[in-house]
Amino acid sequence: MSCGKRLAEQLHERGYRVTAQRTIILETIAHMENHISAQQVYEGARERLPGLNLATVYRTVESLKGAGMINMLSTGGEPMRFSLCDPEHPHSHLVCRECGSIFELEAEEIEAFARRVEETTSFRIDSVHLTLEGLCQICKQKPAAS
Amino acid sequence: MSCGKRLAEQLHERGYRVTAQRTIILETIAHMENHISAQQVYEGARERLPGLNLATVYRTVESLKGAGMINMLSTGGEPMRFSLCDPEHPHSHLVCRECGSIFELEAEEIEAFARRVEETTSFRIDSVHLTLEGLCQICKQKPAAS
DNA sequence: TTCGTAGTTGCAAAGATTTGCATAAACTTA
DNA sequence: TAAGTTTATGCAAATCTTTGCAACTACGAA
Ligand SMILES: [Mn+2]
Ligand SMILES: [Mn+2]
Ligand SMILES: [Zn+2]
Ligand SMILES: [Zn+2]
Repeated sequence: MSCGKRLAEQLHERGYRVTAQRTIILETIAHMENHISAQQVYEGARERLPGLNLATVYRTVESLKGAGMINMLSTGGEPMRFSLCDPEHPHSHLVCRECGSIFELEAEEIEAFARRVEETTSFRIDSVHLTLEGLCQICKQKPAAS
Repeated sequence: MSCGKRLAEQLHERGYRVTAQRTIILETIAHMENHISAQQVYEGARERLPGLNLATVYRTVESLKGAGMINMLSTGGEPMRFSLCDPEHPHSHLVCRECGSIFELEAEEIEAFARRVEETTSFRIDSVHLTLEGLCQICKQKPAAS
């Protein structure tokens, strides 16, 4: 079965209607290597669906997030970006507040933490795709700017 | 020494210029019990500084964040909100994706995690004011919506 | 297959946040 | 205290994101 078809099926299984917009937006995000912005999703998807509207992209990524099929990444300042949620490679991100560089953090690093939070709070944590801010190895050696 | 004066002094110590806008915006945030939006900061601060511009509020909260004097809280959908960073009460937040309710998570819960991340990555994590999404105790019992 | 209904979309307008630029104010130095 | 230098502010415009509403479409029931 094709990649797009399998994704559409998952969408259906989770109770979401399968529309051309959702299918194509999902495939557009899936075929990108990195996290991409709404504008980039829009440009990519519009090639296959010319009438597509940017508002639909925003509403769709919201739905896809709800379906647990994509991750969102918001790095300070820059617009929100999206990526396919790959259960094979759960991870979070470290973003350097100085130079903007991004590092991945494997899921094991945060799993124990998430489980403990669930125990002590009876809150169910979403399969976490955290973004932690801070300073990378290089930037933390320089003096602070104002 | 007055609360506002002490805050202004801190700002100066950290290498930021002390302007009327920064001082009043900082006090406005400090005097609020909860996290408030840029619009609310603007309305509050403008009472004491009528010429204040909303763009200045945005630029100022960015600076105050850089100075480590305020926290930012972004709960899915709603606009960003701000609060005074109180070293006496470090915490993070759990936001329910269904009902929007917010719970606090004491700092001890995440300290060990942050330290471990710092060790394994040589990345310096900002004094963390994390926001974790998930389902609260009540909402996690109901079936999922689409 | 057809129909009815609830959920989606496009469009336009509103709301939220950022940015360029000229002016004004803060801090440094003399 | 009086420049001179650097940074912050106001304003307007740009960019990013959300929303109301009427038309459209997916999909379960008949
Ligand atoms: Mn990611
Ligand atoms: Mn808080
Ligand atoms: Zn860096
Ligand atoms: Zn809830």
